[in-house]
Amino acid sequence: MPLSSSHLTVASPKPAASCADCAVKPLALYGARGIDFSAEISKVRRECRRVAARRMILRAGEAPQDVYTVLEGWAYRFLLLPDGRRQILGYYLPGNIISLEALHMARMHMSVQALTDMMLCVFDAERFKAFVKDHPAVAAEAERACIQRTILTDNRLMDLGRRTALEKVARLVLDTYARLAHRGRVDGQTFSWPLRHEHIADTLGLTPVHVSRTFRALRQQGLLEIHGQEVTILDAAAMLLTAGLPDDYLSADGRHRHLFGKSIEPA
Amino acid sequence: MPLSSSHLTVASPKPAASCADCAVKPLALYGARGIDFSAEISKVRRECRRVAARRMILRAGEAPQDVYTVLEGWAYRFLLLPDGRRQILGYYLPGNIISLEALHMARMHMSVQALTDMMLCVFDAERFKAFVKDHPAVAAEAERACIQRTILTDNRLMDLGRRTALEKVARLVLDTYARLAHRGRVDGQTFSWPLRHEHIADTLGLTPVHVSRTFRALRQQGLLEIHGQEVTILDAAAMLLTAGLPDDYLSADGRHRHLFGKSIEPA
DNA sequence: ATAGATCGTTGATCTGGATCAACTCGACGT
DNA sequence: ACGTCGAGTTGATCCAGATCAACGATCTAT
Repeated sequence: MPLSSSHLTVASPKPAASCADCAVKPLALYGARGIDFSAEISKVRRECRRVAARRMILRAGEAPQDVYTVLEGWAYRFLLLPDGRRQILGYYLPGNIISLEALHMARMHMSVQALTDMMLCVFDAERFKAFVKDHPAVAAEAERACIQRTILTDNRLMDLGRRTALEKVARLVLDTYARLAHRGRVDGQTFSWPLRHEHIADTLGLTPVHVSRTFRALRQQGLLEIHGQEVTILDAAAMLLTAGLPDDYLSADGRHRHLFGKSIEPA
Repeated sequence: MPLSSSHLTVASPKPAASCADCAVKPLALYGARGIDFSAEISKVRRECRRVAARRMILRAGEAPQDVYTVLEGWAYRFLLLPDGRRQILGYYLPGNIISLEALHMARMHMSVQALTDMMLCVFDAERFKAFVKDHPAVAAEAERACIQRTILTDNRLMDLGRRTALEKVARLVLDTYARLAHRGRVDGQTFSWPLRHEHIADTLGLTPVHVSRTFRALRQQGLLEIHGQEVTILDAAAMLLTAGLPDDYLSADGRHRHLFGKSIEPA
């Protein structure tokens, strides 16, 4: 079976006719947690844009013109040093908002690039800002999204500063699994994995060579399996142990409960 | 001269009678960027609390009861692993707000500890949340604060993932200098430095031993000088070069311009 | 003053992960 | 069918920073 026909990989989604039917609405700022401003946001929406893998979406230093919601595909945000060193800061999955910082910052401090082919819902930054300003519930969701991202980044700091290569890689795999599972995008223990070793290395402060060796260790111990662009977790318990994560991390809301607190309701 | 009498170290500030006279008001959420809700926030304020160095201010997993504004002294936020590994995520200086996440999260994902003796302005978390909810301009400031912290954390990720020990230490010194200078708390090139090597190590993913060696290198090359709890930058140009920072980083708003974009006005 | 603690320093040695280099395997285009 | 190019793998070697250990300096408590 060719990879492109797998339901785990990026297909060619038909954009919803209106935001009310949007597949990622429950994950977005304007449709999460019981609120629903899909009618209003429909008017702010500019277009539905297809972006090819490897295309730059935002460049550090530029003033962002647009705000995006990811409908399909993966992107990543990163910083670059003059000598070419790169640090990947995080990944955007369907439902995530790109360029939240446009709400307050005149210029981007980081760059964003498409990892896979993507489908983006595009909003005009100015009109999106006005929309958020007029809807305090949405503004609150934006701040919540910012704080949640902070929590993810704080955990990544712990990864980079104080964890071994094996722990880091195991955590990245499990964290990705949990994020995809939350979106209904895993098939049993198997899920899409479009990251090349270079991305993983630049995310975790390693080299591609060492990422290769680390995956070999996980494979040889029977913890996981990689075929093409898909990963299968063979021994979840051992993976969790290796990653130093709690037993319930992969359960329905285990990751959310673990990272963001016991309650997923507003504090 | 005993250290405790230096104007760079923590003295015994007299709390302002009202928030309108508060020394850090221009840095706080309710008094920044032209807005001034000092009259309203006065009613939310609970007390002015003295906290001794090393005291825990917030513990990971707990539900925060208070929100704080730092009036005086340093604190730091960190994550702990069961085996004792620690990652310091960042530092709070006068004017910074502690426990922003209380606005949206039921429980803290990190711990906060006083580094020096401190003076904190204490607000009841519930009443502070209500205050923010009633004042959209303050809510916008809160989100701005969250995004700015994200930018700092993103840069720290680059430090941990892709920079050498020498670069990391030089950057931490210069960044601290710039933050203190912004608060008028530097004396020429000299400023207060209450961090022990263990803190620096846990911030930058190093060991105390290697921090010691790295400072020796900076000292031997004549870039800086350390006496007791104070650091003096002797060769700012060489420090900036070592840190890979732009020439204007230490000028009035250079750091702010560099990190947060060309304009410090709302985007 | 004295005895512990706590921290920083320095040297010796070790190691996790980097670097360098060769090779394999597909995917693609022609 | 064939060459090419990008990506992963593997082995050999190297090195930045960790670890281990000894020693001093400062501070505190008694």
